[in-house]
Amino acid sequence: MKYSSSKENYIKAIFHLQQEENVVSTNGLARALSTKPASVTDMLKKLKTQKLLQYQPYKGVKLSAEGKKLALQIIRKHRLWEYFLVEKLGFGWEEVHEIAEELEHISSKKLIERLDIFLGLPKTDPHGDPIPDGQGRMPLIEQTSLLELPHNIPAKIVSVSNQSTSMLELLRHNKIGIGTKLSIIRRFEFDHSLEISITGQPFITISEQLAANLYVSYDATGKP
Amino acid sequence: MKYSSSKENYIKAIFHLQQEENVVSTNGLARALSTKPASVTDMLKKLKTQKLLQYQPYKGVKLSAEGKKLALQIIRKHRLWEYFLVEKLGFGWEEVHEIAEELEHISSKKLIERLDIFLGLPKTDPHGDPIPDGQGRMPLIEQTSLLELPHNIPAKIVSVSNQSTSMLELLRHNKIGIGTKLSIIRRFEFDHSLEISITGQPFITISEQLAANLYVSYDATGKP
DNA sequence: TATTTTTTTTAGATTTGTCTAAATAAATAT
DNA sequence: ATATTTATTTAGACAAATCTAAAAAAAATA
Ligand SMILES: [Mn+2]
Ligand SMILES: [Mn+2]
Ligand SMILES: [Mn+2]
Ligand SMILES: [Mn+2]
Repeated sequence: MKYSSSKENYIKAIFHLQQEENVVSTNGLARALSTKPASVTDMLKKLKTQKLLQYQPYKGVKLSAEGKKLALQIIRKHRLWEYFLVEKLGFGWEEVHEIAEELEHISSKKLIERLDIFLGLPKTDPHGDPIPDGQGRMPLIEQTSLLELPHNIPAKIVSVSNQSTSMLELLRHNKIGIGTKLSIIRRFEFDHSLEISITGQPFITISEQLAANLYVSYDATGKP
Repeated sequence: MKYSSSKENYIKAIFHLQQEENVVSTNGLARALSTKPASVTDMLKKLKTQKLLQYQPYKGVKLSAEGKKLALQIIRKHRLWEYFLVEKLGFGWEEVHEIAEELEHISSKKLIERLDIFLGLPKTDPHGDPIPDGQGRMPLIEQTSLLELPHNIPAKIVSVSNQSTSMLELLRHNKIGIGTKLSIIRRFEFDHSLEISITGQPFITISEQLAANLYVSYDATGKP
């Protein structure tokens, strides 16, 4: 079955919102898609007849098994294209989301399988997010919030949960990216900001808000 | 300015049809786009208000300077993606047109410039067609006699030197014309006849005399 | 030239995806 | 429990791109 870009965007947005709250609201979806609640209701009815989701008026929406499968295919395409753009074409990791938003709707199945091989079967995209395999299986990546990282323990950034342009701009300014190695020097009581040390650079201080969106992996016994 | 995929397909089709006959007919366009003449008339009116073409009812259509520029941008994208698919992802040259038909509508200008550089600024696509540069200039492709075409190199008939009735009759019988895409499978020593493969048709054998009158273009840029 | 055929346009519908404004249901507060 | 606020759906409209059937113009033929 082939679906319009618009429908695919809905399915993907529902999938992501479902990670937070088990059932997705009309307003939440409208916000995520920058559209109006009335439009969402219209579309949900169409997607329901196509059996991509379960929907009862006023009761919210949940993806069906088929809907989840479709969502994972789109996410796979999105993340593989992002990887291509950064690793092969030299884009910055903050520029690629918008372009991948279009590329993810290219329909050829064979294209994406060959792209995957060409890229060397990457496990994560440039933002550290896992790339589902051809069967829609997501590799598990253990990660903890930077807020929970103990002091003076070397750690490595593995993902960034907020991928807004403004956030990515701030990260770039602070020279923080996926794979950046750092440790926490101290925490300030007043505003909970963190002084951190990035390998080979002077100490900087980042806000609690920023730290909350950074996820790291580390070795509890001392090595990242 | 950004245009829908549908509009871009119209502009591209008009551009190609214009190569043959200076003014393009509603029916011809409908045939090329696998749509109905009534739909073409509707669209031509819209494209006219956008100043992409000159159109007077019953008088056919011609691209404006702006329309031509747009067409060349789309053709550039189409051919660069085809090159990518064949050279980087290992697709066969007969599989890529359909996929490029979608990829050509991805809007990022920066993407296509970086792709061009990544591919090594290729001059022709896998079918031997020239790739317009960023300013919409088409590189001149040297044309050679079919006799001089190396084996297994995709090429396109660009001219026919003998235009006698008998010659054209033979060409029609063999379904060969301007624009026909082919490659040489083998050359027979005995009479120097050529076995050739025409896209989408069974192999045929043609005489040396016929081949001597067919001129082709192909990508001569150093590839094996 | 008159007639017939072909080409093109117009009229009126349809589908998809969106919107605003109004109605209704659900949740919250008094 | 009633009133108010918030969330959601419905009603009706619109733009884009398409279609079929009918009308009109242009071209070809007799
Ligand atoms: Mn998208
Ligand atoms: Mn990403
Ligand atoms: Mn296309
Ligand atoms: Mn081509």
